[in-house]
Amino acid sequence: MTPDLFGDTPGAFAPEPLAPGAVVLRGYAAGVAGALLAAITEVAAGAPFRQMKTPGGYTMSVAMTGCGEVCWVTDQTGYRYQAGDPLSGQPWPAMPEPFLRLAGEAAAAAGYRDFIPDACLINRYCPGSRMSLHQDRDERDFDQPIVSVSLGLPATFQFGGETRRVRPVNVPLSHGDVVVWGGPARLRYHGVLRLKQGWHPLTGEYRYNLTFRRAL
DNA sequence: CAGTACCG
DNA sequence: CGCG
Repeated sequence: MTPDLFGDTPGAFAPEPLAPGAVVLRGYAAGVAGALLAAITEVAAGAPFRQMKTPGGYTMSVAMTGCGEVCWVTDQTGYRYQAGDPLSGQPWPAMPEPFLRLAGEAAAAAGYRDFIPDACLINRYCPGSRMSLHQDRDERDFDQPIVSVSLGLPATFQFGGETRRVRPVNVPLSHGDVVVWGGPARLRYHGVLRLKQGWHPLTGEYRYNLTFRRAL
């Protein structure tokens, strides 16, 4: 069944179990992808995509920007949530309304009520970009879930365990898919395999990922 | 180790 | 040489 995103009635939607506390909502955001992509363009006009450096000194293959009260950043100093864009010193663009609504509804569909993200990290993948296995652990409250939205080119998401020793499960993700993890799955390692070349009618050669978090 | 390099 |  189709989710009634931004409508008046909460539509039924079948979450696909991934692990205890984690679900995939296939195609959940497809109907609002146009609005989400327009909002990404608007955010990027104020806070351009940039490739950040890890504490190890390497440049990430994924280009990032973000919006909300704070956004995740990395540099040679380390990882952190920051209220201002390091490039401009200005506050991050405000969280677009379609972002807030999608994140809240997807979290609810996954069983996490009253999710109000204060940070959205926007990742742009080009062919060859990847995100190695990591934990989201720079947030203050691990009771709040993570909501991850895929737009554009398909990719393979890896979902591992709480340690690196657990062999990750490969999850193919397409345009509009949403992954939500929290509770017992909140600190599980995850990543994205190297993006294959391709073309999507709405995003061209790119894949975008929106990651919603409650950071503060 | 939110990294690359290397190897099977 | 590409993939994992």
